[in-house]
Amino acid sequence: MGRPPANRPTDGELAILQVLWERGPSTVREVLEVLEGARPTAYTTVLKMLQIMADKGLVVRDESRRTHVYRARRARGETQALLAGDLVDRAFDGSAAGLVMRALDSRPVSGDELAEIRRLLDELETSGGRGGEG
Amino acid sequence: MGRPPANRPTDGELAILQVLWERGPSTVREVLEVLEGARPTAYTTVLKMLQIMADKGLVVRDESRRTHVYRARRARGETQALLAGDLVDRAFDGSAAGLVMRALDSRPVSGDELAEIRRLLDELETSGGRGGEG
DNA sequence: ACGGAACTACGAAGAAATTCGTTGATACTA
DNA sequence: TAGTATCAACGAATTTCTTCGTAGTTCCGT
Repeated sequence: MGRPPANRPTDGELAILQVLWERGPSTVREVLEVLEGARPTAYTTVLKMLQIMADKGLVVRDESRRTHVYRARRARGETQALLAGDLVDRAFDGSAAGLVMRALDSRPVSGDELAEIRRLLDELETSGGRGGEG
Repeated sequence: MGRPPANRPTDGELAILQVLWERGPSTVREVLEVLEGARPTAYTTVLKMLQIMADKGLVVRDESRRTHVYRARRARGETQALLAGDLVDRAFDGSAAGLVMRALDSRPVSGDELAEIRRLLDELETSGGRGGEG
């Protein structure tokens, strides 16, 4: 009767994944040290979260040495695409363009980045335009 | 010791907000009828959620008549911008362009929509380019 | 070998989210 | 007016998420 588990990482899990993507495979202590920069945290809190994340399959644990090493199972880009698509479904009625426009509206974007987005748009249009442009 | 409350609507809350944005101010039963289309739900579940959402300020309740009427307090676009910005911060290191590119990558976008995005990019570049394009 | 440091495992505790039954009040209908 | 339907309020039950203390094990230095 409780909450249905969302199939996307929670805020806390995402914060840990960010560390793993940034640093590469890391120990509990290494993750802890990064997280401490933002907020005081107990060692066992990070440990517990990583254990749960391993159960969920969000991270892979290497137990070959006493001090276990965790790594993100999915690449950063893959998870980002999952989160973006999830948000598109939940809040934008399935319209990726809607999310794009809100994102551009809600944060400043540098000229370089705008140019990069244009390049991606060009690619999408030349490489077979997957949408119904008729 | 539990979870720090995220300041964004939960999945369930967002589903209800979608109904309110779509239909305009609605009663519990009207929201229920829409939600039933997706999944069997008890009347009191929707009632309880709307009460909690009213406490949180996500919706406003009109009690002038016996059958209360709820409306979303924030416009759809405002909430969408909040969610997009939130995701940018949590998963894209603050880069809105990063989210934009993943969104474009993760869902098909029609040619019309691509054109619309281009127009928005044009606007952003002409109207002062808020980013550091130096 | 002994003592401390570091590590994992386990479980508890509390907050938030979700679901729904029950209750009591109000409105409608025959 | 009596009975039924509809509604809001309340609280209970359950799950997930988060946090951390305690216990037990392993490693290292002396």
